[in-house]
Amino acid sequence: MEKSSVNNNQKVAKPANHRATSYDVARLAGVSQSAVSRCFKAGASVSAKTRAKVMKAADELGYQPNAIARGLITRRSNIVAVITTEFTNLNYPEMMSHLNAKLSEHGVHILLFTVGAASDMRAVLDQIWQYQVDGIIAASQFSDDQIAQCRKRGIPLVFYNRVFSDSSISSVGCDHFEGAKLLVEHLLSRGHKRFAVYSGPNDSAVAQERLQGAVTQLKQAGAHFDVYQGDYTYDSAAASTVEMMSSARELPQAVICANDIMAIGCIDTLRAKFGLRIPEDLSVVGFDGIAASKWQAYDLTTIVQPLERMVEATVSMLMERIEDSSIPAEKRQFGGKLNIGLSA
Amino acid sequence: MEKSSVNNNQKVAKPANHRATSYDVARLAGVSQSAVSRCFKAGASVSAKTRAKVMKAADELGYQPNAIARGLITRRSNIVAVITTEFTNLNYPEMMSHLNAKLSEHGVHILLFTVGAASDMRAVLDQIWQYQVDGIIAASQFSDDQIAQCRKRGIPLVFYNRVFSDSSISSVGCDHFEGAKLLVEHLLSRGHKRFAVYSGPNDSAVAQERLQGAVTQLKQAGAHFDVYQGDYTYDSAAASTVEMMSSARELPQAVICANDIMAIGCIDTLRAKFGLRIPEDLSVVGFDGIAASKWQAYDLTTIVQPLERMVEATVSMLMERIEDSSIPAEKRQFGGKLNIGLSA
DNA sequence: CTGAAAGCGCTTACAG
DNA sequence: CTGAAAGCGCTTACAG
Repeated sequence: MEKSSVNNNQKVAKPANHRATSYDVARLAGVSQSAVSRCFKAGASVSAKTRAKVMKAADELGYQPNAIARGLITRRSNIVAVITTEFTNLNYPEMMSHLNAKLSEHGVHILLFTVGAASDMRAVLDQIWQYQVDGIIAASQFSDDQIAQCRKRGIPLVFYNRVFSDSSISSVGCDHFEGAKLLVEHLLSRGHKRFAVYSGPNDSAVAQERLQGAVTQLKQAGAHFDVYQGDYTYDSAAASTVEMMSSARELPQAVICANDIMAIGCIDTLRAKFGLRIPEDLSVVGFDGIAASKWQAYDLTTIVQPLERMVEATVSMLMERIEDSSIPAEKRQFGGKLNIGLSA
Repeated sequence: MEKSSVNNNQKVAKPANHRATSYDVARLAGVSQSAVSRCFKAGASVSAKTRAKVMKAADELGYQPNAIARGLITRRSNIVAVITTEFTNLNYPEMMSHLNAKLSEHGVHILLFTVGAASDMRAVLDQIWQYQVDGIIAASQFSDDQIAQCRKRGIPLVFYNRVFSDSSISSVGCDHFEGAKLLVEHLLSRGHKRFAVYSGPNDSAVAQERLQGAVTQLKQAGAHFDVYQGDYTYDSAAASTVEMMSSARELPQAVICANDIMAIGCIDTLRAKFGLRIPEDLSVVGFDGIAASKWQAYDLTTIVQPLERMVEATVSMLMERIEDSSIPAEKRQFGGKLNIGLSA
């Protein structure tokens, strides 16, 4: 207050370091604060003369509208929560990059959350409510109660590569069931008759779909197969391989893995521990199409998920529901592309 | 206004779906709005009785304080911008998970930006200013001008694994120079005398440090070596390997790669295209300690970056500077751990 | 410990 | 096209 005596025809001297506000710009440009606001709103009616004055002043002060204040009044934060798990192995940086690019087209930003244990989800959701996000993209599991909370709060939610039977839930995914069938068909066409199937974790619906797709097709063909429990990791596949090699009376001709990482673990173990050649002695196939699947050491036959298409669909589905919350749920499933490598 | 006649002892009937505000809670609990606010502020003085009433009401209404409104008045968004590039290959999901965990301890959230081309940076920074982030963690390159802008706006900035000679810039990194020297020392101790060095991209200061570390140590030992230009990618290493094998009069005994991905590309190519054995015919070493470096097919001798320590340091350095902007810049460099695998 | 009031930096009818 | 004014949902002196 004492400082105001220095320049008594202004409210109070702003500290030098203060971020410029629309009032500062208005004063410098000699217009009202509302005029400044309009200049930063697309499609608002402002005369060219006013706009020029305002833009000049804004530039001078390094003014940028405060998105936080804007969000408070428009009730649109232009922020979307993205929830992933630590164990997402599907070309994570690439996916994030696409996600960022697609959301940017809508002027939307990503508030990122990584959940480990299921117990974290509660805390994460609390944070999400507090930040008034416009929507949620979840690449993690939700409980029914958590989904209900989103609905009650009117926050659109789209799942990425998660499977829910409930038809009122929106999700984008790859057709894991069909993908697995495609792989099996391919192996059958190569004359394979005895199979091993390395499953993913039991609590992953995606892993179960892949398993069912493979099993269904194998049974239909009357092929012989054994299932080995895994959990998507390299080590689990290595362990299953040791178990398989020591217990099987007759070697399988092909191993169908729940994902690429497991296929890699299987191949490495077959080669290093048992001196087998891939694909001469045994075929191995994966699922996902991660970068390493193309490395010459593996050159996996696998199902490549159409990452960019899936991300694009996720974003457009979410944005539609942010614009109009009455749009009913939708499930979109993309067929994966069978990539025939040298591993089978 | 017409609607107020319906229930004239309240302001206006809130729409059913409206998110509860502190006023709603206050009304239901029969206290003032300030009292509600205090109940959600740690360390504020509220009687147990008032707190109980408020919490009960808040629970009933599903009330959570609006972090956006809070940020507006406290000038603390509790949001930090994290800028990465599409090509970060260093255990990205793991790093993000640690980052998220460490920042959560401070009640801080991540606004994620992925930059591709340098041209994107301008747009990204504009967005960052608008969102009033409390600080920036950058795993991407900044121009001098961009760094100056952060400083002018008083936004703390910490670089992650980027090298700047300017001592007024805070950064956390791995000691790439020493790491590369360690690798060379190890190879020399195994009796190697002729080397190939696969460099990373020229515009990466980190890659240059690794290169200089290796070259310095090789020169000091009087060893013979050739440098092949690469760009951190698998394909660039594969190409360099073909070039090396067709041009070198005498095969090198060891290949020093700028990162693990290149070491893998090199090994795959030596094996697949030239039928060589690793390490019997040739040693190959990498840098980073990515997950794939431990796969049996490679079992790389490499420098493992202490991811968690580095993330922890980044977060604590940033938080310190958010609390007190007068703290001078700091550079922290962690020694990498030499992991001796079977590739050398 | 508690409540009334001002204000954070915007947007948006409203009247001119 | 333009400006004065109200209000988004909070926090925080201030007075009691």
